Amino acid sequence: MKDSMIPAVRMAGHTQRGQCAKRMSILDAAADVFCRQGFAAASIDEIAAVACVSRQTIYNHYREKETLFVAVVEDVMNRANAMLFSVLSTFPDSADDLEDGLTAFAVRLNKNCICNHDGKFLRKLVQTEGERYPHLFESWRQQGPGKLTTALSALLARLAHSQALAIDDFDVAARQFVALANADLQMMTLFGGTPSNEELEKAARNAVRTFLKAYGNPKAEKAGGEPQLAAILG
Amino acid sequence: MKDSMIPAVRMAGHTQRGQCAKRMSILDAAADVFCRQGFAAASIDEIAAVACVSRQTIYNHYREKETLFVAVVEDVMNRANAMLFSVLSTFPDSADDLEDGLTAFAVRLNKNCICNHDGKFLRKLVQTEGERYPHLFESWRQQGPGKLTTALSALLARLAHSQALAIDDFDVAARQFVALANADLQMMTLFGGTPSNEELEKAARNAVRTFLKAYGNPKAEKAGGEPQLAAILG
DNA sequence: GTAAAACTAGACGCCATTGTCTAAACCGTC
DNA sequence: GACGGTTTAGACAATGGCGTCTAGTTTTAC
Repeated sequence: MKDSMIPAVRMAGHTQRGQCAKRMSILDAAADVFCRQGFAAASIDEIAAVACVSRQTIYNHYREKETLFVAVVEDVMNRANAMLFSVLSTFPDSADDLEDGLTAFAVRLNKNCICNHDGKFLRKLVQTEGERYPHLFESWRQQGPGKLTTALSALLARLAHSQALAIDDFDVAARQFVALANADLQMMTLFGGTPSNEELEKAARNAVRTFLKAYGNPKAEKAGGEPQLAAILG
Repeated sequence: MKDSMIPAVRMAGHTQRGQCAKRMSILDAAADVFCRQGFAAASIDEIAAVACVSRQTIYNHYREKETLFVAVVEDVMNRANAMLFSVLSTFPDSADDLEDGLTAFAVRLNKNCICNHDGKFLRKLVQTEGERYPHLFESWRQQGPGKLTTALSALLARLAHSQALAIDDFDVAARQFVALANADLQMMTLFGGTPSNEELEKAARNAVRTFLKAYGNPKAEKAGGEPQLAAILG
């Protein structure tokens, strides 16, 4: 009886959300409660209430609290990694409009990967529960933050190869780009705030201006970015 | 009887550690356990065991778990703020040896304020318990991270005034300096690691090089920093 | 040395939570 | 409409932590 409840949706190892409405509802509610309360203080009853589901249903889908927690983290990690991949694919690939292209990219990076709900959730969890579940977040570190810097490093190398940038160490430049993009926002996000669109825009512009002052190829930007752009458009 | 136990050490409102060995031991143990487990999962019994103190003694000094928690946070905050003030006072005040001076400052900032135990503890707590105790961490934000950027902004302005730097927005530059100084280390500290001295040194050097490429006054560094320095010393 | 203050160990009631169990209700399909 | 699978509400024991209390011991001050 009890066993027959589980495999109705065949989840062959890999955690895929969606297939069942109840499962999705539980995952969302659990993410919400775990995020606000942390693992220890979160109660199954509250999760059930938020999910509009009985407690028994949760135990039907997830053997115990820890199983649910792991499923939630993996779900959020998958979403966050997919989003990061998507944002990385919008990195500007030409030297034209470099400042605007990088600025728009920085906005997307902050808005959809770092300052968004999933990003804050994962950073919060890795700090609070990282010691208890080292293997759980290790995969996120490799495929999230780790992949971000290596991918960004390669993308910057491409720009440098086309003479748009003058970079000696691509890994360092990649980390600095991310750090600069967050410079104006990290305190706000640390304290729970969410930046507005104007704040995102201004932070990205400040970051990219400094980044280009440090790494912009002097040969390529003799006349400055904006006049060039105006000349091309006009 | 119970009341008579408390005022043996007259603590007139302000929380000052030290005066009693037991108090100190309790505060240290509680900081350790709260830091590892978080507020909810931390148990008074474990704190008592770590402090080598009976549970009742804790309740004699601190009315309840939350009182103890607040005392711990205030204690750590005071230490961290004092350390930050001390580090800020070592900011280089002359344009000589600017790269080395800024690098050494960045090393101290990371080592003693950001990557150290208290810094990680406070960032961790503000994320996990910030929503529950908004007023508690607000004072830290103002006197810690807030003061860091405003003070750094003023210090950079002083350098700019002496023609050593060319900065348009001092606040932005201050935040960017901190962000760059952390760029190579933030992932490690997020995942619980502690950087070695070599890593601290390298991270600071990378940060300051980029910062000076962006903000170094071209007039003052025509020949580059090191040759100038060598000429002066030689 | 004595008395007050501080500390210890342990027991206790209370409460919240976890995870199980059961009987009843629901829902889609044949 | 019958039936298998799923959900629900609630009861239940077990656990563990908080905060209190008491009785006895150690430390400190005079």
